[in-house]
Amino acid sequence: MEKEQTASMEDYLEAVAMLRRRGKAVRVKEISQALGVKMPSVTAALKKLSDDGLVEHERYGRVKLTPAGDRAAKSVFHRHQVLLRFLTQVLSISPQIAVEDACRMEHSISPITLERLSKFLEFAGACPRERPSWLENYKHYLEYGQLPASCPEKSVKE
Amino acid sequence: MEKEQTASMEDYLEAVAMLRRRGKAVRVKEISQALGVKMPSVTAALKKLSDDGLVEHERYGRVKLTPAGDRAAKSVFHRHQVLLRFLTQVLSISPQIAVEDACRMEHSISPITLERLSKFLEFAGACPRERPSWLENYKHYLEYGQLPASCPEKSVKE
DNA sequence: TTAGAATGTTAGGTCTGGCTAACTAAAGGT
DNA sequence: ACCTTTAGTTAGCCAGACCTAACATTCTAA
Repeated sequence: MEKEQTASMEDYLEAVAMLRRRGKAVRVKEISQALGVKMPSVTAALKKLSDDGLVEHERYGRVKLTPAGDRAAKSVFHRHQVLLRFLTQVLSISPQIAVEDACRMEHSISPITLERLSKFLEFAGACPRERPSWLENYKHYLEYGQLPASCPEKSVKE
Repeated sequence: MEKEQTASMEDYLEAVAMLRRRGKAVRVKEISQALGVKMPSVTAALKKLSDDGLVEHERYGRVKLTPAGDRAAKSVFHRHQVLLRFLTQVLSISPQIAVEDACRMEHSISPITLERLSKFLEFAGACPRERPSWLENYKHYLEYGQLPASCPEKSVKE
């Protein structure tokens, strides 16, 4: 079992993975800018992650994720993405706010809740799109504060 | 504007409010048991909250929330409840897990997201309950891994 | 090829939020 | 009334995660 990381360490792992994905050479400076912390904080974090076998980092050199580090980073990223999709696609929250919330909540969501949220998104995507679906009804409700006319008050037998 | 509290301080405030609501005299011991920390940690936290004007606590005495402390505690509690309802009622997560998640996420959810989640619950409660509603369809999907027969694949024109 | 700029590290400090050990106050039973 | 138990406090320690200041290395461009 991979060792549990703190929210902070998860942020560092995620940042390294992100920077890699963008092709940039992963340097201390970049990480520090990405996370809004000073370089010495990054150095300290990398030492810790290195001790835990999650990154490779030689003095003054580039930063690389180990396979374990990569798995850990992917896990954080996945949580981030699921939350982000839920916040934007279902709750209709603006991308800026959604990203901020995802960044904070990605560290406290449990695997079970994550899985359910994911299933919920699948369901929302799979269930009827045609005509005002329940999701569209929700958006109407958000905007006008009341249920849309198309939202059946009484059942429509079958 | 009330001063922003840390997750930890919010937990103390919430615990005090909870104990009060249950009629129990709010003592250091109780708080410590409720939060799973040792008594000296509680004493320290109460000193800080007292400095911030959120609780009243005289040496060896009972603990009381000030009006500001009460507002802060209510805010945390409200976040907790909205999350809890969403997790249990919409995502169908078991109460135990849902409580744990709510306890962690209540500290990182933004006011906007909270508000949307709340609206979502209102909507889910208001929109058609008769016949398999979209929420019931979701539960079916959770259980059987596929959309229920009653989930229209094609639109039903009006 | 070498000096200066840019980048990175080390040392040491702060703040938060836990802990244990040792002390003090309050409560309660006989 | 007093002596023990229980509750609460104080003091002091530790770890995480940040910071600044000072020092070291690497890169780059004249």
